[in-house]
Amino acid sequence: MSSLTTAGSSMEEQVFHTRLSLEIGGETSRRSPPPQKTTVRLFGELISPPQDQHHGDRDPRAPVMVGRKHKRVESGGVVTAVVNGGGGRNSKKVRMTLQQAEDDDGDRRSPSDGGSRKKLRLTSAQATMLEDSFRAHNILSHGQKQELARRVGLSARQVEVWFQNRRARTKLKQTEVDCELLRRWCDRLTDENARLRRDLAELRAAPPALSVVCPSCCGKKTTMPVVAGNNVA
DNA sequence: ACTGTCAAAGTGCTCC
DNA sequence: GGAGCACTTTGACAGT
Repeated sequence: MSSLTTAGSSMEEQVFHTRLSLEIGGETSRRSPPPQKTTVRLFGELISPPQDQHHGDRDPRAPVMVGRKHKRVESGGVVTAVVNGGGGRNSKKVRMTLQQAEDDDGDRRSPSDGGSRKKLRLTSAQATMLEDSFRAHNILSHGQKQELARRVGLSARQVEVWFQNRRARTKLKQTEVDCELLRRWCDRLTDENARLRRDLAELRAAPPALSVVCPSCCGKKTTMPVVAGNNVA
């Protein structure tokens, strides 16, 4: 951030302005004023640590939540599901193949259709593959989506949703960075403004003008102000 | 047990 | 009509 200056336009500044204009004049302008999510703290402290590696630490065998079923991937592509809670009174264990589990995941389904919403938890391997793919291109063509879905072992819809959410996270993070940059920029301008006001006050408080000969005015006599302590010559 | 955070998924909108 | 986005809901999970 030290590269920010009040006079010039540093690289950082340019990037900032570019990104800000993208945010304001680009995508977001398609909608009415972007209501900030509570996680964006303008002029507040910066926020959440990077979320990118969140999935990376996840145990590949961690439960996969689908509706009210916890599914744990076992060896040989078999899934153990605990229906209706994590081993509670009404829970019952069900074994199914990974394919069955995926079929169970299905595509869009609304909570209104009886069953509760499903919650998939990606394995670290899946997350890594998606992350790698996102780094290559953050928007997928239909073919790329299908291919990636096949490789990762998810439905195309799930890959699509993951990319959508990932783009949203990237954008949110960038907004946070931009806000922080803007805050610092504002602080600097405030400081600069205070300094200029002090200078002005000093000039106004200076003693009456001193009569001197100004060389740039053909040697004519002129008046120049005397600034406290040092002459402006 | 409670709370906050994160991320998957649902919904509705706009744009092309 | 499909794709992407903003916004929202919801479940998992970690920290207290």
